[in-house]
Amino acid sequence: MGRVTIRAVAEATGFSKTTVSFAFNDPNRIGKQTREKILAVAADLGYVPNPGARNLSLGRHGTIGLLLPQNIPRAFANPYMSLILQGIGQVCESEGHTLTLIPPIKESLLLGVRSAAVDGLITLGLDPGSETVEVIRKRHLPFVTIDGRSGNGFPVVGIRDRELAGEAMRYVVEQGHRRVVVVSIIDARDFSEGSYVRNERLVGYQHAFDQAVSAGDPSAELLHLACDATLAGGRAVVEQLRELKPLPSAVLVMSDIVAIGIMERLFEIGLQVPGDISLVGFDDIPEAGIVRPQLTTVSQPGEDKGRAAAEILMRMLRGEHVRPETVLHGRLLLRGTVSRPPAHAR
Amino acid sequence: MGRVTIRAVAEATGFSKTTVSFAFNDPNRIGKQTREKILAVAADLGYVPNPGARNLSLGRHGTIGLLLPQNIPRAFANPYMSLILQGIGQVCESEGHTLTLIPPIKESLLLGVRSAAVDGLITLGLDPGSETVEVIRKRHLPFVTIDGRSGNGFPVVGIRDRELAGEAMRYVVEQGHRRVVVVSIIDARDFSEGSYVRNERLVGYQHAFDQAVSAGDPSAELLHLACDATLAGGRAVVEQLRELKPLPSAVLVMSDIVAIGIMERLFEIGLQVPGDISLVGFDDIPEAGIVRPQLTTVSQPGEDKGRAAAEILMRMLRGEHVRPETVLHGRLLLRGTVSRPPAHAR
DNA sequence: TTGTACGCGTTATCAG
DNA sequence: CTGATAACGCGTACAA
Repeated sequence: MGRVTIRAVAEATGFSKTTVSFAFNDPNRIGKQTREKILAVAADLGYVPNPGARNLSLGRHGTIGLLLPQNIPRAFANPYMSLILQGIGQVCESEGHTLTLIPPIKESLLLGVRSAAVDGLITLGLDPGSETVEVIRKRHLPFVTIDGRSGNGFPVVGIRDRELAGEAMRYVVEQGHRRVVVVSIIDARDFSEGSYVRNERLVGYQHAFDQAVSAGDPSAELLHLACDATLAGGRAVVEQLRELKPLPSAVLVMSDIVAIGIMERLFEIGLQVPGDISLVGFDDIPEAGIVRPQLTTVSQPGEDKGRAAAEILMRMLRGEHVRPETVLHGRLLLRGTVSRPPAHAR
Repeated sequence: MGRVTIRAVAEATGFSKTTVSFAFNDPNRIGKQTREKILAVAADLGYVPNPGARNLSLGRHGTIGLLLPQNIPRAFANPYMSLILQGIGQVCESEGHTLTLIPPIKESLLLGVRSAAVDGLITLGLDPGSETVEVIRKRHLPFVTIDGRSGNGFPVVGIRDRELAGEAMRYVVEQGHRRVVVVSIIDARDFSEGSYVRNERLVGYQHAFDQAVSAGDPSAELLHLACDATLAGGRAVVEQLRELKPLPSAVLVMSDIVAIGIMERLFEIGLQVPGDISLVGFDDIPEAGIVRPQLTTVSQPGEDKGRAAAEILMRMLRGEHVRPETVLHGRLLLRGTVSRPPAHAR
């Protein structure tokens, strides 16, 4: 037995498709007798409207898309993504929408954007000039960018990455650290577009370091490493860290999950945090509060970001006007992974 | 300027809609000249096929649905859900599918299932007899259940919850614990269907306790508490725990994230783990390995569960035969949160 | 090699 | 006031 279509119900009742549709969607437009008969027969046959056809007809899908810069396993290996998801989910809940995760297909965002049946998109760090944005435009899809550069006329949601990175760096230098490593996160290969936030933070770190360290201090050095935004990535980067001679006394990381991986691995090889190496993360994921010592980090509101983006998107779907830029509040959260450098490093 | 439809391209080129469609989807069926002209004009107009219409016509959506028993924020407050998601995501990646998260709408799963434009569903702990399953059937949607009871003819993926819970309990009793608390997790209000796994584990705990404790031991007692499957839920349940006199010496928890919340809070009120209270979790999320002491837990393969479910679903979509039941491997993972009971509790 | 017609559900518009 | 016709968007079996 195949699917029961509206046509089958129409034939079984003797009414037209229109009338059957009205029985469900605009009950007052038909007679009571008619409606009841149709509903009874429909229930009897087990009629469920084909959602695809329904969506096509209505011109809406009841779902919004989250365009991921990486595949799902990699993206969600970072708990910070889960926070953003939770924020978006709050709005989905209240608006009765589902959420479609759109990973790159064959390493390309384009296919997903072309073929996703969604009412709008939330993107992560999408560059205004990319071809992907071009397609989104052609499809007349409203979209919001989280952590991306503004300037394409579509709204962005973010924090002051540059300033916050600078704040973290100033704090570390003030504690006496002069040999500092920044660990940034590797963007997906196909996603050169995703580097805006990383660049902002790098500039912030570098600038603050240059400002805070006395000019010409020969011992001062700012180094740069990168790894995947995962626990394993953090653990792996320690192998590069320990190669550095002399060992840096402070490490600033662009992602908490990486910082935690680093801390784990440092413990394993017998180094203390913050005794031997001070550590500053970025994000303030829940995990940063459950490790010991608790992670000093740049706290940014992941859930709020997601919620703000989703709310803006919903407003766009209703045709309301939205602010082009939403800057949320972040702050340096002092906890237990930064101390003065060890004696030999001063 | 409105959307560019296939019709617009047909009119602009002078060919029919069919021919335009062939230019994209079956290039060899039309002349080279024709194709090139059509492609040029289409590119010029900025034609992007309407995905909704395309999906309707093809009878497939290129997305699978994950039916969540709770709203997105609550579901993903537990990192274990993220593991399942990552497993599913691996398959989405390789099959070029997107993933639609379907939370309950107005506390009801039914609406989501009726209106989701998906090729198939993965459900979490859905009861075979529920009305939701009825609708899934009517829609002829293939689906797979993770952590649910088998018996509706649709495949299930799970572990031996009962046996594993029993194993954890036996271990704890063997360590000398006689006053034990089980902390289970509260199902979503509207999702009475979700309790299968919880019941299985409860039976396993209880049975093993009864077997392992000498009959008639008056000091032996197994108590039962419940909370949300979140860090906050774990922290909150400690307030109930500390009311118990005498204090239990061991707590078995159905979720790692809850166990970690409990451990956090116990530390705050000055109790040691495992010195004062031994703790066993369930799941083996990454966080269980980063807390100190590391959490003793029942390890179950969340990623594998997600991947297995998604692979089975893909096979169903291809019309291939699938095994009705997939039982994955779990094991008791001994780490640092269980010791012998403190002297006063022996 | 190209075009006609159909299927899905909704709704503007028209007929009774 | 009640109910029906036709169009929307796309892909494709079938006809020409």
